[in-house]
Amino acid sequence: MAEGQDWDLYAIVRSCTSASTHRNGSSNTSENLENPFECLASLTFDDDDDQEFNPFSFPNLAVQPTNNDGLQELQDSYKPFLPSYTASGLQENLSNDVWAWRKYGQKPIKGSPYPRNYYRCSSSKGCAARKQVERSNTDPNMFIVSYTGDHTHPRPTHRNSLAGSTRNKVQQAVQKPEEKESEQPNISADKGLCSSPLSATSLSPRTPLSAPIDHAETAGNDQETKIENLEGGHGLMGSDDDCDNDINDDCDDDLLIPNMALNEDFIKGFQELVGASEGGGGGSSK
DNA sequence: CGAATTTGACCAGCGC
DNA sequence: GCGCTGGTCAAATTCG
Repeated sequence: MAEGQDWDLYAIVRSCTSASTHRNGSSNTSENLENPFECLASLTFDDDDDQEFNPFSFPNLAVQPTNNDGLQELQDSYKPFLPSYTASGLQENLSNDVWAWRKYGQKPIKGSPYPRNYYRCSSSKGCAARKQVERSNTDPNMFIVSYTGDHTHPRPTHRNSLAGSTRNKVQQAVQKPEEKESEQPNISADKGLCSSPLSATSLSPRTPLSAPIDHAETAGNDQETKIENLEGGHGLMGSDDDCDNDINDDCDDDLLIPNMALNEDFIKGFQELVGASEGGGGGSSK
């Protein structure tokens, strides 16, 4: 059901959180968001409506969970990867993908209920950089992102316009919620909304957040895998081919400013969307 | 019209 | 050798 939508929303959330977290490392704008979710502060969704899917009812890791033991457990396990828990400055790693990723395939993976999405860098033709994004089957809120290959072009100074050019799924979702919502992790927050490259994928490939959890460096050299924790978006990121090398340099340059733009208009739109989904008889239909 | 996404088909690697 | 699975291709579709 709300799988796809869920995905999109998460991406958006992450986007926000990453933006905030990022700021920790770099002191840019003045309106810092101490709380990763502050960017959603204007939202008035009830966290309590747990039963039903509420795109904005994601657990706020910054707040102590109240009753869900299972969730508590999960959060505990996440702690080590959360900025506030990382003593070694992992937060500096909050990277973002300034690269523009273009989806070129999606495959259901055996053993996982979630499909794996394949992206390639579209920032430059001939770029061998690739990215695989898949949802963790053990924890739907976690995304495993694998990078393969190197970029054969300079790293964009800011999110590539293309990066955000992925189609605005929100609109689609609103217009035809009955369509593809299930597995397309497309992020709606993209372009119009966040203008951040998060998009498509789900997790969107351009997603900045990713917790270097198990550091699953899958393939030695040019391939690395990261896990993104949507739940708090504390994605500690960093997973650009470059980032990994100059975590403290380039990554810090990647400001998620665009994310800030989504606040009002975007959120309004979202509220409508959510309202439609909930009010519209569980709109999330399908 | 250009660019991105979707999705079925094709191909290669691997295990039996 | 065969079947399974994962990765990529490419035509069709969609959207700005």
